[in-house]
Order: sequence, then structure tokens, then C-alpha cells
Amino acid sequence: MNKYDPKFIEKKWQDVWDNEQTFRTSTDYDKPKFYALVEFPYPSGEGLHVGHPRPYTALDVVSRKRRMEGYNVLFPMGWDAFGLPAENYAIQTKIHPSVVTERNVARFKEQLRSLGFSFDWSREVNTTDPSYFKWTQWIFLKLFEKGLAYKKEMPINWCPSCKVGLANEEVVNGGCERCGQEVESRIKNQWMLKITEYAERLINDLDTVDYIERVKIQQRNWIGRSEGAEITFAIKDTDEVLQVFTTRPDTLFGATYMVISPEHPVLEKLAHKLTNPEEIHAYQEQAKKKTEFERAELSQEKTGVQVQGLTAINPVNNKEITIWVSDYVLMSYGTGAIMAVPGHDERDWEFAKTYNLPIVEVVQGGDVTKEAYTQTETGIMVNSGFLNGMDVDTAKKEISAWLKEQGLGTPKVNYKLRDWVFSRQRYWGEPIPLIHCEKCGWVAVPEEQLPVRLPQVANYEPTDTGESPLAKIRNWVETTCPTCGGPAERETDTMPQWAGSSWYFLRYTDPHNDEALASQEALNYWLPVDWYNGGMEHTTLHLLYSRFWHKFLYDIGVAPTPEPYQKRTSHGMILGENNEKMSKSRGNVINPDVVVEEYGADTLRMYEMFIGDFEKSVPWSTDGVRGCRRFLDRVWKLQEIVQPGEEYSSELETQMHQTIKKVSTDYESLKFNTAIAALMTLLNEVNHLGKINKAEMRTFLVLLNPVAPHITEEMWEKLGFAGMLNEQKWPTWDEEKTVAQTVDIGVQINGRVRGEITVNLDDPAEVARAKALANENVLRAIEGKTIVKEIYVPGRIYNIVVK
RNA sequence: GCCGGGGUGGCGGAAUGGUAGACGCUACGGACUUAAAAUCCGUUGGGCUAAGCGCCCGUGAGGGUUCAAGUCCCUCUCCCGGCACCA
Repeated sequence: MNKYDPKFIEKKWQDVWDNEQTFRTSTDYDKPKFYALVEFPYPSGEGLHVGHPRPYTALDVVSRKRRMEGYNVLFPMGWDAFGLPAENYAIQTKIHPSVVTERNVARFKEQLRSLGFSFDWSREVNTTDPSYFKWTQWIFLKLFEKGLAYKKEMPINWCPSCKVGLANEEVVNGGCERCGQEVESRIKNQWMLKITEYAERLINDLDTVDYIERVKIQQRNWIGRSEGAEITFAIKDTDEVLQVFTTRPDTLFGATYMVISPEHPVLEKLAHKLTNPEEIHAYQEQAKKKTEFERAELSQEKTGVQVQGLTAINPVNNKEITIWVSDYVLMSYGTGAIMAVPGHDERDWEFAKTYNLPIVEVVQGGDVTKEAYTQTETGIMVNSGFLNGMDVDTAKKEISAWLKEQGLGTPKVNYKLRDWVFSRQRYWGEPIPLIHCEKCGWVAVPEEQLPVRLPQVANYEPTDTGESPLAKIRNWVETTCPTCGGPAERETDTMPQWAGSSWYFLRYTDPHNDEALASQEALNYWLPVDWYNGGMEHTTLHLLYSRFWHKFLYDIGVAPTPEPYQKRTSHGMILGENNEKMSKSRGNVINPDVVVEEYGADTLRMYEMFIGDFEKSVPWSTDGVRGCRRFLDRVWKLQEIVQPGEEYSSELETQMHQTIKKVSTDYESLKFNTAIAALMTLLNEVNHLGKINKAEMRTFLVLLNPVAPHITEEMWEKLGFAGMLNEQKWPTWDEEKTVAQTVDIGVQINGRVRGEITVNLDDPAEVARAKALANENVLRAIEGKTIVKEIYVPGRIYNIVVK
């Protein structure tokens, strides 16, 4: 027998799969379907990282198993190729990002191919391909049409030295990721998408999908739904009012002052009434100057200024209360104004202490002179007029009814989720397909003119003003208005990287369609995605954004299901051998090419599945890789001991059925490590016996195939088994045969194991008892004692309680 | 601070309330070899031991439920991840 030579074998089978289009998805829509999705990568210049193959192998395993179970499987791959690294590289080298992208894609593809994934490459998509982003732009126009895209003044992160608007994730500790320069906040007019309009559905529909719990929880927290009331406070001697949002309307009697955010419009409106305008303006200026970072850093110390000249009226008792301005109240949440209840809110308590404001206890149970009492379960209302004596829940209901009756307040739900800032002042992204006309305003580029392509340029540097580099390409910017034909200008902002990835799973179903983003037939058949695995870091952005777009497409009749993904799971990160995050600067990066070169793709795949709990982070171990290679070497050698036999042998029958069951169920529940352990155990047993028959060998190869497809396919062929391995049926197990008829069980005395006996599973208790009491060690342990109780769990344990 | 997840050998990790440590790695011993590597066999939680079996301790800490707890309940503690003045 020749040596196991992965380099030769892997190349051979990859070519076979390519030439025969083995894993091409069928368009036979009558077959049961299975749509497996992994997050498509950004093709960086670094090439593939050992982190990438972990989720890919996992769903490759599931996909390969599903095919053998008779499903029509869609397991596609593509490129999320718009993005900053290619653009930054272009600025440095003047090489067009599309050239760099093409190069990187080729490399990534080659690397992925070398790992033997069963992707259907005929369905490859690329977000930077005009035939793809035509539909990204089309979706945007639909959003615009339905009023879900709007333009608004918003601050962006600006690096004054690079003259570039930065994405939030490019700001590290308040500085520019590349040059370290402190980032400024600049106000820009930006396109926004109204994701908040979908907040309620994005929360509620989580109940209809099978996501791992931590993903659901993180999404719920991010959306941050809270129920409360909006209450109107009059401002004395004016027609103006202050609206506040509160989750604790029950504490209204304890509202002893109000706080508005520095950006609150009332300061402008009633500027003439202010008696300390300089002081207020100074505070507003100070707040404006603070970057987000500083605001967070200084968050402990409460600062503020009283708004003199204005007094508010507490609607429940008509008491006059002071108004303050402070940056602990955010304009972007609720109404930008709050009623301060220092007795029962920690922030208000702190502020009241700093400025010596009155604190009134309205819920009994704590000591409001020492700290805010925020417990709501047991407290009883006091100092609250008609609410006195009620518990918090009752008081909430009563006061809400009262407010409604008086026309002073309404129940209200608020979300932490903000609208999505959709503009980027960048070159390498999808152009936003809108035209601004002096006469007609913002006008959509007509559908038949899509896609709006990026102009070829020589320079990618952004402008001093923070505008997109596109703004300088005048012959691209200047156009005519589609509505009136007059002179008009194109929008120069581009879309964020999240745009293309918000719908790519739809495109895979019908990737070459020119008439629509995908045919209704394909969408109806393939959606929802049956299983989507991706990183936890995408839970609050990509996952939420794509659910939002999908729901929108559902509303306009394009997507056939309210939710895009039926099931979502997540993998843990792979760390360096020193247990730190893998990075160039830490010098602990493992290159998958090197592992493939030295040990083979099957070894890499297997190790990535065996390395540990799939859902947890785990450090790389080169020794562990070698262990997997040793296993495959031993598998290879099984060829030498294969015996005839078309039925499982009596020695192995039970274990065969156990292993089929274990492997089949573990592959389904992300427990690849224990599935592989079961195969190792089986191999050890086979080697002890020194033989394996054909029936056993076949099953073993099929079970191992999803993890190590090349070696198993090669052995299948060498052993002369019929057909190709990937065409075989997934083996089944017989539940009855998974149970050994005789087992060794422990005998416990008072819960401690004192001996071991061998029982037949169907032994009655008396027989087990006789065996237990015949055991020398057991006898010694109960000598001189009285048996009080005996418990026999068949096949598990015999426990004797003695005194 | 809030919300998740988690503490099990030297390491990665297994364990429907039923013999804790499967499987792999490491280390050690042996076989093979002129030698080494590779491979194969054995040992590998700690302690005690008369070496015969055996005994004691042990899943972050403390308590509880149970014939029986890594697993269930209570209290505490530490680590990781996310959010963070969200009214």
C-alpha cells in the first residue's frame, strides 16, 4: 500500500469535483431543499485566515450530510468586496480598487478551493459587480420611494490629518486608526434609513425563528424597547410645553425639577426669556466640543446649568419646578427632556446632590437621603396624593389613566435603536442612485438607468470638506434631472459596506437574473435560509440590517417570507497559540496555506472541527493538528485490514450503530468535536480487533466524509466500492442495536462506588442484586451494616444504602 | 452599573441526576533502530499504600435538596463577551 499523500489526493478530487460539477445545486424545485449559508468574506489582501474555515467547514459538513440524505442543497459563496482597505490601498498606490479586489478574490478563491468546500461556484456573487449592485441600488430606490430613506444632518467622525470620514469601527480610543490623530465630529447631511420603523417587528418576530438564545438576547437589548408614558409639562407664562418620556410615570409626584439636553430646541424658541443666556450658551458650546469619546469618559461627573427665566409646572400637583440643561440628557433618545425624580433615579439623584435640588420620596422602602431607591417590586407609594398606598404597578396604571383623562400624557414605547446612517463619504461603495435638482429636489435615477456606476478616476483622496471623492469628478456629478430635464447633480455619497450584505442571500438563489434581483420561483423555493452561521460580531449590525431589508422586501412583495433566516448559529474565534487574538502585530498568526501544505486540507478541516467547543473561542495548537493528521494516517492504514463482510460483525455491531447515531446527531448540533471523538473511539476499537469488514469500512468512510472529504473519497475508490462516495446514502441506525446487551455498571454503597459488576440489560433487579452482593468489595463495604434501601437503575447503577 | 456566557487534569475538552475526566494533546516508560525521527505498546487528577486488593480527597467557594449532584436550588466569587448617562 502506498503512503497517505494528501497533496496528491486532494488535488485529484478537487479537480474531479470541479470537472464533474459534483456540488452544483440542482434547479429541480420538486426536491426537498436545504439552504446553508455562511457569511461571505471581505477579500482582504491578507488572504484567508484560519478563522475563516471554522464556520465554512461546519456548514460544509452539514451540507455534505444533507446531500447524502437526498436534499437539494444550496451552499453558496461570494465576496463582500466593497470596503475601506481596498480604497486605502488605492490612495497609496493609485491602483484601482477593482483591480486589487479582483486579485484578492482570485487568491481567496484559490485558498477556499484548496480546502475542498462543496460550494456551488456557479452561483458566486460579488457585491462590487455592477450586475449585482444594480439591485442593491434598486432596493435603495424602493426604500426611498416608500419614504424610508431621508436626508438629515448628522455628525460624522472626521480625521483632520487624513481628511477622511471614518466609520465608527475605524476610531480607536478617540483617534484615527491609521494616523492616531484625534478624531473630530463634523456635521454632515447624511442619508438615513428608517430601521426604527421596523423596531417592533424586529423584536417580535424573533419569536418565530430558531436563533441561538444569545443572539436573540443581544438583538433585543440593542433594539432596547421600553414602555412608558409621554407626559406634557407646561412652561410657566408661555405657550410652550416640555414633553418628556418616562418609564416611571408612577413617580410623577417626585419630579422636583426637569432636565433638557443642550441641543433642545426650546432654548432657541424661548431664548428671549432666558436671564442667563451667556451661561447656557457657554455650556452648549462645551457640550458640542466634547467628542462622543470624551462624553463617555467623563460620564460619571454630572454637570449642568440652570435655565433661568423658565419654570415648569408639574402637571400632577401644579408645583413650580426648575429647569436645567445637562448633557446627561440625550437629544437622540425620547424627547430630549426628562422629568427628574431624584428619589428614584440614580442619575437624577446624583445631579440633585451636586446642585442641591429637592429630593422627595414617593416610593417607600429605601432611604432617599442616602441613595436613589429604584426597586419596584415591593415599594408602596407615598407623598403622591391619590396614588398613596398603592404598589408601583397599580400606581403606573392609575396615573396613566389619569394623565390620559386630563390630556396630559399618553402611553408610549421607545427604542434605543436609532435610524441607520447610510451615507459614506467614500469612493469604493455603491453610488447612491439619486439626483438633486434645484427645482424638483431629490429624484430617483430611473430604474432602466441602473446601475449607476463608479467613474474611473486617478485619485481617491477625499476632499478637505469631508465630501466623497466623487464630488470632485464634475463630469460625473453634473447631469440632468430625470423629471424636468434641467441641470442637476448626482448624490456623491456611497453606501456603507453593510448594503451589499443585506440581501446577498437572495441573489444566490438566482444569481444571473437580469430582470429582477431573483426570480419569484427561485425565492419561493429557497427561502428562508435554513441555517445561517456567522460571527457574534455581526449580531447587532449585519444580522439586524439584513432582517430589516428583508422585511421591507417582504412588505413590497419581493421576498416570500417575513424572516430571511430560519436558524442562526455562531462560532467562536480561533486564537493564537498564546491564547491571544491572532494578529500580525502579535506575531501569532497561523496561515492556513502552511497547514495545508504540511498536513493537508483534510487534517486542517478535521482539526478545526475537533479543536474544541464550536461556539467558544479556543487557542490554536500545532500539536493538536498533528494529532488529527495521525488519526488520518491510521484511517489510511485501515485499507490493510479490510475483510470481506456485508453485515456488521458481531464484535462491532453495537458500536457501529452507536457511532452512526452519535455522529449523525452531533453534526446537527454543532458538536463536531464529539462526533470526531466517536469516530476515533471506533477506530481504536477496530485497531484492537485488528480487522474491519467492508460493511463497517463503508459506513466509517461515509461518516467521516463530511469532515475529511478527500481521503475518504480516495479510499472509497481504492477499495473498489461502487460509485462515488459523495453519492452514497447517509447511514441509518437501529435504536435497539445501539444498546449493548451486557454492560459493566458500578455498585454503590451509600453513593460511593465500591465495586463493578457485569449485568445483562434485561436482568431483573434480583439478578443484579445477586451479582452485586457476590462482589467481594461490596461485601466488605457492607459488612456488619444493615441494608436500608436498594436502588437499581437498569444498565446504569446499583446503589445500596446501609446503616 | 445592566444583560448574556462560563470556571472540570499540565493543555483543548467529554459527561439524559446514575462508575467524573470520553477523545485528542503533552509528559514519562518500553518496543523497533547503529542512532534519531516516524510508528507501535503502556502509564499519565492529587494523596495514602503493607504493593494484594484497596482507602481518602477532588468539577471556582460555601450551604441545601436527593439513595445518588459537575449537572437541580440558594448565597458568594472570579473570568470572558456585549451594552453603557437610553430617562
